[in-house]
Amino acid sequence: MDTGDRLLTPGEVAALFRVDPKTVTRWAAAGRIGSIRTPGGHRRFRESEVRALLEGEGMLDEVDDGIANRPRNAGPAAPSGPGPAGAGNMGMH
Amino acid sequence: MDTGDRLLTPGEVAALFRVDPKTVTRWAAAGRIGSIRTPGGHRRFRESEVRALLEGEGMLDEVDDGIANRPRNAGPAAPSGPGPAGAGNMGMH
DNA sequence: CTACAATGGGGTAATTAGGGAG
DNA sequence: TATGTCCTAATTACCCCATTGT
Repeated sequence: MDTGDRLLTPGEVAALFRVDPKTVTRWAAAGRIGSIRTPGGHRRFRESEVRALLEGEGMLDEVDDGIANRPRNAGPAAPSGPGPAGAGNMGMH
Repeated sequence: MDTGDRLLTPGEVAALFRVDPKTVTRWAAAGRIGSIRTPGGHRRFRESEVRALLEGEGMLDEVDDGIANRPRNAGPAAPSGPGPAGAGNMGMH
């Protein structure tokens, strides 16, 4: 089966997710989605990958008794440790 | 077959139902409404599904006359079997 | 080469997610 | 039980303009 040779533009992906084209660019910059760059620097995305993301079928680890890890942070770099971010915060109002 | 690919943001759905966006998030967390997550973690809802819920086509057994003799339990009390899940989705976490 | 739409990059507001308490 | 509100962090949306693509 085709691996999805069809490439989509940021605007197409943005329309599929109902987000801004800039947001799609951020996903690529964060490594959350594969991106192919044109000689000019613009990005192209694989239709198959986008579709998998849309349905969340990227990883089927749905088990009631098993704790599936959150689809958070799929790249090599951790955005920011949710741990010591705000030591002793939380709704203390 | 266009199932209404248009996706709505939590704020839009909340405005349609006249509730807080937080409430819509709870519905999605409870699996009462299908939700698509963006790579960033935000949720998007299908316009068609929201419309069906607004019409009350999700569950039609409210035409009962005995409201007084009906306990506060409507439908399958067991959260394990949401039968009429039209645009079936998967409850993630 | 010029014209127009879209994209990329940076920066700042608005929205959203998640938890806790009423 | 279900819904609305408060707080913090993360994500997203809209502003600018230079460059790319057709």
